[in-house]
Parts: sequence; structure tokens; C-alpha cells
Amino acid sequence: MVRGENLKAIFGECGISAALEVVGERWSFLILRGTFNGLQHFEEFQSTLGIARNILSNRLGRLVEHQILKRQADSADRRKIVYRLTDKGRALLPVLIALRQWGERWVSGVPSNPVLVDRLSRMPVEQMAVRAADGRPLQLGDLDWVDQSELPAGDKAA
Amino acid sequence: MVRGENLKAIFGECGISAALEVVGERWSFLILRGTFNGLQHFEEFQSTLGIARNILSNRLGRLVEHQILKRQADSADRRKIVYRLTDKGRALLPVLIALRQWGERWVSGVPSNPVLVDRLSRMPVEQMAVRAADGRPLQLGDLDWVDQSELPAGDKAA
DNA sequence: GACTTTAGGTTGCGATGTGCAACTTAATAG
DNA sequence: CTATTAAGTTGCACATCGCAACCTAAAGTC
Repeated sequence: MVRGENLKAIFGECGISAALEVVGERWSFLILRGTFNGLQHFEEFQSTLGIARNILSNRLGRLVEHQILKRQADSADRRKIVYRLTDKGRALLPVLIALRQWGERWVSGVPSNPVLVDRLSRMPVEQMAVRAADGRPLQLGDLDWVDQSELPAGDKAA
Repeated sequence: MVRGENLKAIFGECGISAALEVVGERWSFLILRGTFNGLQHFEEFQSTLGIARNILSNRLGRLVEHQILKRQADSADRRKIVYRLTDKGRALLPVLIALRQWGERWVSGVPSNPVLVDRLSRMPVEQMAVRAADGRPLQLGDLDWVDQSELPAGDKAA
């Protein structure tokens, strides 16, 4: 399966290109990481990330445009603008964590400190993995691409 | 937790920046998606992705340099060069799938066809999620960042 | 109320990155 | 032995990035 002539079909419809059009630019992921860690204001992003002001302005604008962040006036100080994650933005958490875990394991080598834990159990979260419906982690060789019509009826999409 | 002064500590050590230095450039993810879907040769990437030849050459070189792909001579045709995923490259699968699922759900709107299924059960894979040790999916509010030293002893890192 | 500082930008300009087309070099096919 | 294919490289135009300086409006300061 997935060889030769039908590659183009797969590629054309793939959600990855769609995602990258929205968050694929340099700095976008780092800005999002910032919001997940509590950054809210322009000057906070600028000083923490060291990004150029014009680029930051542009990226925040694009993220707002794509409804990944929302731009709100700060009620306490009318000079300030608060950038907050939307549901769409929050949904990027698995991507960010998968990227972080990969970077730790394969690039920086050491598990980052602080560690991400389950608030209740205080235990570190699992390694991100592609999983079967029963929770089994799947490797590349355990996967197939099939046409929607070939699915056993009534399955929810992945 | 994670407010104000200790933000910089978190950011500096975060695996996300490490990961992005290696795979954060434009086209890198799309090239990797290609390899996961079976692309192997320069001309295959070029014609399928529509990327400029000089950029493709540069990106493949960088991915090889970072040991995400390996460059092998094709035994059958000595003009051809085969680009293959290394273990480090294969380990990016969760990132790619998380990105794909997000793009499907929040950008393109429709689940992509073909669907990624478990080879054995023929059922679509689970939605990628950050999970507790017991497999429970965790939302942002269910998570905390803690210093390594605060962990109950003997936990494996996340 | 004038004066300074802070927040969130915008503008200009040089350096870097991207995309296209043409060229190269080596191996293979006819 | 000529043509074609694979995998690049080179030159050049154009877009994006990053830095520094500037701008505007709202707070704070006295």
C-alpha cells in the first residue's frame, strides 16, 4: 500500500501541510510554547524569547488571524494587550510535547528540568506515541494507510 | 508554579528549541512526511513536493548531517541515492502524526483520506494526547511543571 | 499639568533565506 | 556513441529576518 501512483493523493490531502501553513514559520512554535508556559504580553514574549519586535508583531498577528491566539485588552491597564490561547491553540499541546520529548531524547540528550507531570499523581507524563484503539503504542511497521471506504463501518476517524 | 522569574530557566532547557534547530526550517517536516510515506530518491521528493532543487539538496544534506536521514548508494543503479530514516528520524513519527491530526481537525476540517490504521486491528489510531502514566488523556489544566528533585523517587523521565 | 516611563507597535535597511532556470557530471539506456 | 536520467550546483531575483531607531497612547511621578 502507499506506493507509486497514489502518493500524490495522500500528500495533497494531508493535514500536515495544512498545519504547517498556520504554524510552520520560524518562531511560531516558540511563541506558542511561551503561551503554554504563561506568557501573555508582547514585551514578555520579546524579552523572554529574544525575537525581533517586528517579527513578533507579525507572528502574533498571524496566530490571532488563524484563531490560535486571541487578542484581548487588559482591563487593568489599557496600554496592555493580553494574548491568550484559544481552544484551537490549546489543541496544539500534543504537538508541542511530542516535539519537546523528541528534542530531549535525541538532540539535547538530557530530560529537561522542570519535568511535566500529572497534577494529581505528580508522576511524569507518558512518552507521546501513536497508539492503537486499545492503547498499545505502535511503531511505523505496525501502521497502514487505508482508504476510508475500507474501514470497518462506524469507526471514529483518526 | 511556572510564573515570573523561573520562566527563563524552563525556556532555556526546553527540548523544543533543540528540536526546532534540527527540523524547524521550511520544508523539513514535509520532506520527513515524504520519507514516512515511502519517498526515497531526490527526484521523487522534488516532483512530489514541488520543492526547488537547491533547497531540497540543502535540506536533505542537513537532515543527513543531523542523522535523521541516512544517505545510501542504490545497489541496483549507481546514479541513484537512497534517503532512509534513521531511528532518530523514525522517532519523529508522533510529532508528525500529532501535527497531521491537528491540521485535519482544526485547519482542513475533514479527516484526511487515507486513514492511518493499526495494521492488526485495521482500526484507526487514537487521537494523540498527553497522557498520565495510567493512560488517562490530560488537558492543560491537568498538568504541572515540577523540578526534577521534587519527583517521587525512581520515576522515569518524561 | 508637564515630564518620564512603559506597552505595543511601525519603519528603514542590511543580511540571510527561498525559488526558478540553466548548467554540470556521472551512470545508464537504446 | 548518442540520448536520457539522477543528483546535484550556480547565478540571480525576490521575499523574509533581525537590528536599531522611531512613534503613539496610556500610566505613573511630582
